[in-house]
Amino acid sequence: MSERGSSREPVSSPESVFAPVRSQTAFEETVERLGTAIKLGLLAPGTQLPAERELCRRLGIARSTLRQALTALGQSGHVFATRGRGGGTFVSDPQPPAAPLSREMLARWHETCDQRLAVELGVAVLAAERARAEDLAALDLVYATLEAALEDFAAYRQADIRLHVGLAEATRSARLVSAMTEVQGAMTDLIAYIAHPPQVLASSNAQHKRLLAAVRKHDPARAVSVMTEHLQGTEHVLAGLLPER
Amino acid sequence: MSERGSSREPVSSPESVFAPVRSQTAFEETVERLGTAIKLGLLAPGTQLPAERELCRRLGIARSTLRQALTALGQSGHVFATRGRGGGTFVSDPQPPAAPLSREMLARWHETCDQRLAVELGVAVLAAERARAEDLAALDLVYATLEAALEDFAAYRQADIRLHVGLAEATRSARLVSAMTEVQGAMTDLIAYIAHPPQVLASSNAQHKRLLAAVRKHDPARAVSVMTEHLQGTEHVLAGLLPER
DNA sequence: CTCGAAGGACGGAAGACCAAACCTTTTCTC
DNA sequence: GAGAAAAGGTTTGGTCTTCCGTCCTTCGAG
Repeated sequence: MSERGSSREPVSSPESVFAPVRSQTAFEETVERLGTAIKLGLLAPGTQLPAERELCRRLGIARSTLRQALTALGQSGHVFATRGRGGGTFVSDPQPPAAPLSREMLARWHETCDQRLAVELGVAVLAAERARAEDLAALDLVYATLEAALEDFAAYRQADIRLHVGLAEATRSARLVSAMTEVQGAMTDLIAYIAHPPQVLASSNAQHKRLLAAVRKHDPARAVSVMTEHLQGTEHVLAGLLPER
Repeated sequence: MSERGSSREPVSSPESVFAPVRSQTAFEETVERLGTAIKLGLLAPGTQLPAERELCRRLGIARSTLRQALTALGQSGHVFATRGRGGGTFVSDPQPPAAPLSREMLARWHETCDQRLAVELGVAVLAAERARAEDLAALDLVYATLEAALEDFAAYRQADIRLHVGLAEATRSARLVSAMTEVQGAMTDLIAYIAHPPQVLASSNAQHKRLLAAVRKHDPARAVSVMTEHLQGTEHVLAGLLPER
């Protein structure tokens, strides 16, 4: 332990190595996954989930564990179930109001934004490199939805999520898609209660337009710069309304 | 389920929502955390780990669980323990040779690179925005180590990791630091067996120099472009040597 | 030579998860 | 209208992981 390089003191204090390790249970993870997908509109109200016996197979968990998760989502009003043939589990319509922010979320909102920055920038670069015509066509449709929803924040936000997740899917990287949904879920929790006047949405959407143009031209550098600007918008709004650090 | 927006078919097919959910156990997670830290050199050979009774407290797990993990790391030769007063658990020196790549890792190497791209770009931007003088001083030291290690790939790679993790620490985002260590661990597994002649390392290090310059000038855009170029280097090397998709 | 700090070992309790049944409700089909 | 089929609802028992507490063993410092 003596003959190695010059800087003996490592840059990284190994504090983060010994940080608490807490593994979510399968139950928690399932509630999180399905709940986030519902909150983000990936599973629209009225959608029928796969039958329990098939869903637990797909999720790789036992049916009893899945039922715990579905029961929890049912009690919070996100899904409901009907029995008998032709029955099933469905996403509730309307959805229950969002739960208030935990103070833990509030304390860590800055880190959430940092994480989002990383995911969104990576997605912007790779989508600009890899997007195909069919991806762009789908994204154009979502953009049109956004244009039409400038007056309705809830609808706008939902289409906004679809656009960003759609960009992630254009990268064809499953990990980036799941990272994007995760981080969008966290952002939604932060954004939910913040008023967004139509002009703010309009300027946000102008950035979407430029972003799609950059992706269409396969110009990663431009996509990054537009995306950076786009993210700073929401970050400044949050910085004004949430407690500092 | 009928009155909503125009594009009925969601961009995101909810396939990823129903993908398998596999939660690691506390034991597995601990082996992974400590093992990665050791392989990355964050815990240098000869380093003494905290005492078991304190470490399990810090990790938030039971001592018996921690001992399972330490036993596993001991059997693989990464750590060893001595008993009695003044004893403890130490990182082995020398470290055992790296285990061969699992075919699962090989199959997913492309996604690993995508994930790295996102983390590194996010870190580059935020480090350029937030790095302070003390961060830059520490990074300069690591850069000097790199310069001196152009002939020794193992030493170079270790300092390389220190540089990238150091950049992540300059962002002061704990999540980005852990994301960086995780992704560097995965990259190390991929890179381990690939020969890197000194001239490759020299050109890689020239990019490090430009990267640090961009960070020092607080120029996020420049940091992104240099980092992109830097990452493409390794990616091209891997693309030439690993099976496609 | 004794004390204390470290790793090492054991055993029970609690909980998460799984697997495989079986029950109840509803609807479709013949 | 009878029955089959498909869905959610229920029960049971078992396995594995984790936790907690207790005790043992070693060995350096004083």
